[in-house]
Amino acid sequence: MPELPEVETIRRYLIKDIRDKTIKNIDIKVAKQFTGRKEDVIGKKIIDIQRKGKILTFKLVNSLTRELNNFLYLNIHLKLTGQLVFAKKINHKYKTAIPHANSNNLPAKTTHIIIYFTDNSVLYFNDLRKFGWMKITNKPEQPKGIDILSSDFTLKYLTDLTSSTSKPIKLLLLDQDKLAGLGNIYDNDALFLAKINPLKKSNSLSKNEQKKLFNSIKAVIETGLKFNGASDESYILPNAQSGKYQKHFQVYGREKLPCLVCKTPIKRIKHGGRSSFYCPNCQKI
DNA sequence: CGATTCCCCTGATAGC
DNA sequence: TGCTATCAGGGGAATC
Repeated sequence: MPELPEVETIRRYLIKDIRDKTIKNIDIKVAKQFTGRKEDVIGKKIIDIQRKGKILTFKLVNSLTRELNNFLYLNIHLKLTGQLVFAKKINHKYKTAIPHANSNNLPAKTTHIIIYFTDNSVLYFNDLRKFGWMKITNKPEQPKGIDILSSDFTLKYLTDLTSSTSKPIKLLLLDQDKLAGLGNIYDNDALFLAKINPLKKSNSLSKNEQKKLFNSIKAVIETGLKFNGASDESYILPNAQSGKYQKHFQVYGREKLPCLVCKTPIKRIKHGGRSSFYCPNCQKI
């Protein structure tokens, strides 16, 4: 599932592929996943790709008149199974089979939106479960929370945040309007590294735990980036290659497997409608 | 305000 | 074999 490291990896690759390209046409096969009038962005040039939390934003400007004060934004959320895959031309053959496409070619059954550029290159938006979306806006669509890679994410910000509520720390960290970027994978792994139980009340963390949590959140995000994200189910890079962080999961997806530190079997519980993975020995309340 | 539940969707898996 | 029920999961909406 694309979280901050996955979306940022996509951004870093895609910027090299499509910066300064002009949109020739958009083929929308699943209407509910596209909000806005595609006519508004046809003929517009992509001058930058931004990201906050898990939302990617293409910054667009009219390529002919260069109205530099009049930008449009194409925002993208990949949710659980979204993919953005670039091709220099149609019928491009990728080196490996694309998850859920069952082929080395695109478009696939799961290709729901296709963006064509004027140089005949293509961007495919695939999404098995159809939860993802694209949306045209006049200003970037962004979560309210501080982005983890931002310099505004400080130890003080985290301590103020955790002190503000008694809800379980695991759920607080998933709230994109508080802290932007963590999903289930990196949330679970960060709490493991900090040796904090996911059910622990946020405002009961000690000073030391707050500091460990701050460092652990930054560490898991950096590690995720280093391995180009986790190709656990659907996620792939814009060149259709896999990320590698799934080989370095601490607790996520490791139910009943031995804890990497003490060998105690990892436990899986459900709360807030999500699975939490933790070591009952290393992460006591 | 917070907490809970439902919903969107589809492939995988379990049970009959 | 093949049908049906259940589940995962980000985030928005509705409800209490």
